[in-house]
Amino acid sequence: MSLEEIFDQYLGSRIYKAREKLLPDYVPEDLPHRDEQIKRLALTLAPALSGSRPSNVFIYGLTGTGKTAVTKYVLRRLAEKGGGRIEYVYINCRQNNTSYRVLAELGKFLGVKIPFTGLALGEVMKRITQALDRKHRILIVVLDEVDNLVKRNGDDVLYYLTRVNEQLTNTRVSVIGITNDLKFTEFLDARVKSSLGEEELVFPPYNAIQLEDILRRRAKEAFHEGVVSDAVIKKVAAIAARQNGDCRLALDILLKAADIAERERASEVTEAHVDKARNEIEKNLTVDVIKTMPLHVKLVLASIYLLTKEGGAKTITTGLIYDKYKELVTKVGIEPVTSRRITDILNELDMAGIINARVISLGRYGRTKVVALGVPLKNVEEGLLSDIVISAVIGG
DNA sequence: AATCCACAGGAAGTGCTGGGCG
DNA sequence: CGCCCAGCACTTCCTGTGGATT
Repeated sequence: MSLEEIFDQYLGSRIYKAREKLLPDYVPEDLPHRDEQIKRLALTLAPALSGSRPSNVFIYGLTGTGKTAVTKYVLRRLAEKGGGRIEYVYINCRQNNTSYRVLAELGKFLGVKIPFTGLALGEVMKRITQALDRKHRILIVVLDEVDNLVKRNGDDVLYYLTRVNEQLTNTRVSVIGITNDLKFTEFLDARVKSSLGEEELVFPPYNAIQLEDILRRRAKEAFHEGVVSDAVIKKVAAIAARQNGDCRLALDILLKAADIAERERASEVTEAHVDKARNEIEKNLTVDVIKTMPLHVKLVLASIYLLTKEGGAKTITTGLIYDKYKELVTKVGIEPVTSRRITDILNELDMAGIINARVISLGRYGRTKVVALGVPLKNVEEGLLSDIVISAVIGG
């Protein structure tokens, strides 16, 4: 296929009318089945319009339940109404996963020059405080996926943001914390918990019927007529409904399926395309995660991979993994890390969803972790083989 | 009922990187 | 220049523990 042909195919797409409407950062004109949440968030934030500081808000909900979309949607409208007196910053704490980086993002928004390393945290806070007070306004700081930040770095940034108002005369700061960890507040200092939890908002998962409705609306905007059948919509919705009603996933699958259909020059998206899309998404997710892991983590994963492949019915435990790992390390010709570190690495892999690990007691025979791969062996293999060092030791 | 294995996992610290500041 | 800062990957040293076996 020549470049010309590839581009022409997209120009005259038989599938898409507007592909961008399926992309994750697209916020639609209306958000169905989230009326209650929109209303409550709007009510909470509305005092900003009369110049008083709105309550801090805590938003809970699993991934893909519309937390981010609703928040952006409401804030955008609020800022428009506010005519420059109300502003908001959106900071994702997964991408900016340290206290320093979050503050640096905030600084960037305020136009303060903050180097990406080197300064003491207290110094950064001081500069931000000064910059905040330069203007007369209400600033709403949105911290998305804030649990990522707090679990790794503690709640010093939250503590700072909820108390900075005491030092300000012109600006008022409100915080909206978004999290998909429902037990998240356990990690918080009591003072932060009470001031941040002034208002709480829960986003329930979408059910299959709601997902279908959302998909239908979105499909109407994104696709030509007759390209996506109702059966396909139903299938995608059912898959996503099983995954905690994750709407982001639903849209992602639909997009991928349509891309595949386009690539195959099909005239419609079929259920087979959906299956392929689901596999591809799953695979890409794990392969990408594995590719970016540090060497020793990869080696530990490679050990688990080998044990799974050759080990038969035996259960895989920490001790077994450590032995295999040391074997691999010798082949590569580097020094092994301690078993203490292996414990942490196994937890990291568990958190990433690559493996399933749980502690069990074998009575007399000790207490250990039983580990199994949480994703298809094939996907792990593909991820590992992309590393030259690893592929050398597991290849033959 | 007591024992004791094979680890789990907390606390504190090290050495390195990549940057401040005065 | 010397000293300070945060973050990461890792070590050292350590205490804790579920439950099959004695």
